Formats: sequence, C-alpha cells, structure tokens
Amino acid sequence: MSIQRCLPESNLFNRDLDGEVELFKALGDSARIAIIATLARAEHAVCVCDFTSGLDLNQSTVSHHLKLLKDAGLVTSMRRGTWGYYALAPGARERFEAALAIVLPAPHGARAPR
Amino acid sequence: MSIQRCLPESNLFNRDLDGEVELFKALGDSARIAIIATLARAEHAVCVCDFTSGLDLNQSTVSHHLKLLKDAGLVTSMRRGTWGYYALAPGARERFEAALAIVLPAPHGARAPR
DNA sequence: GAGCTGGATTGACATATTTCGATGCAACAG
DNA sequence: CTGTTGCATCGAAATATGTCAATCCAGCTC
Repeated sequence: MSIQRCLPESNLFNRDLDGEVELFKALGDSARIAIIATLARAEHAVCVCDFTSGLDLNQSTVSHHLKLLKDAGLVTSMRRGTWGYYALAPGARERFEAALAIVLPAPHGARAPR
Repeated sequence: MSIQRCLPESNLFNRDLDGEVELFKALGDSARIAIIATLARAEHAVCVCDFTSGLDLNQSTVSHHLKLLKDAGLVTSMRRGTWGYYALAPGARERFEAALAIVLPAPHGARAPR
C-alpha cells in the first residue's frame, strides 16, 4: 500500500477568525505593543504627550497608532482641556485570552508530560 | 495651579518587545491563524496538501506562510516521501501565554470578580 | 531512464501599513 | 482678540506584506 494519499476531506479549521486576526494585528507593531504594555501597567490614564515624547516617532504617527488601537476597542480616550489621555479598555486582556483560547485551545486531555 | 503639565519623565514601558511583536504578527493574518488553529486541534501532523486545498490560496502562497510560521518557531515540519507535514511546535501555546503575560499582565491585586 | 507529483523557491506585482510634513482645530495664556 | 500649544486629520512617500505564475528539486511510478 505504501504511503497513503492525501486526505480527501480537509479538516481545516473553518470558523471565522477575522476578529481574532484584528486583535493580534493590533499587537503586531512595536509602537502599539509598547503603548498597550504601558497602559496595562498604568494606574491612571496616560497623557498622549508621554507617548509622543517617549516613543521615537512623529506626533502624527503616534496619534495614528492610538486611533488604530481605539478602533480595535483596546483603549479608551478622554480629553481634559488641551490634553488627551488614553487608558486600557476594560476587558482588553480578557479579549486576548479568549482569542488565544480559540486559536490555541489547551490540550483537552492530560496535562501529564508523558 | 489648574491642570498640571505633562509629566516630566515618561514612564513608558521600555523593555524590548520585538520577540512578542513577531509572535503576534504571526497570528495577524487570516491564512496563518487558520493554519495554527488547525494544527492546534490536529492529532497528528497535517499534510501540506490539506492546506493548499483547504485554504483559498495558491500553493506557493501557502508554502510561504508555512515558512513564516516555521521561522517564527511556531510549527515544525517533516517530510515523508513526497509529502510534507506540519505540526504545532511544542511550547507554541505557552509562548503566547508568556507574551501576553508580559504585555498585559494580570492586575496584580485581586482575582475575585467582586 | 523518462515522466509525474508534491512542495519549496524565485521574481514580479498589488495592496497594506508605517511614517512624516503640513494643516486644521479647540482650548488655554496673554 | 492674538498667539501658542496639544492633538487629530489629511495627503504623500517609503516600506512591508500578501499573492500569484514560473521554475526548480526531490522522490515516486512506470
């Protein structure tokens, strides 16, 4: 019989993963991941000026990344006078956990290494 | 005193996150996330032909994505005769968990929901 | 050997994404 | 009111990424 041919029906994972792709894409950039990591550790909302001075990027570029993160629902923004502040959106961490659980579910059976 | 000026020293998260960025970037594409989700659920290694027929993409494109995932250390490959097989690399899931824990650490205090 | 088949590689092209400079807009300071 | 400052938005340029067609390279079959 030798080597058997390719499986007739492909058991590819079919479900729609566009939402998860958008999530991971949001962290797939060094500026955005730094922003998120900063916000995740901040006690209060962080001023935009901290990002424009801290990141080695043009102010408009920083603003662009912040907008991207906001569109993804990962951060929230507020204005106080002239200054803008961003904070991690509630549930941001959980959304990543959930996405990871869908893409890479924990092995169902044993935890045992052998 | 009114509104206080921007903080003098920026408390930006400084550590190098390039490795984490590469990880998340790997899942930031619909083809690659489908491949990983499939491999994460497969009992055995999956034939390349399953991906080329299952995904709506050219064979060379599929091969390209597989190479990307392999370069990221997320999958392993083997050859049996003419056919190629890919499997999830051991520890792939854990690497994502670890990356997430660095970028979005769990709130240090309580775990209790209320 | 010759021909075929699965898959990797190469090269080109199309599209997305990142980035910056310039401009616009509100809020503050004088 | 005028000038300044922080941030958003717009438009363009540079770069990266996804995609395919063509080719190459084993290994299989005859």
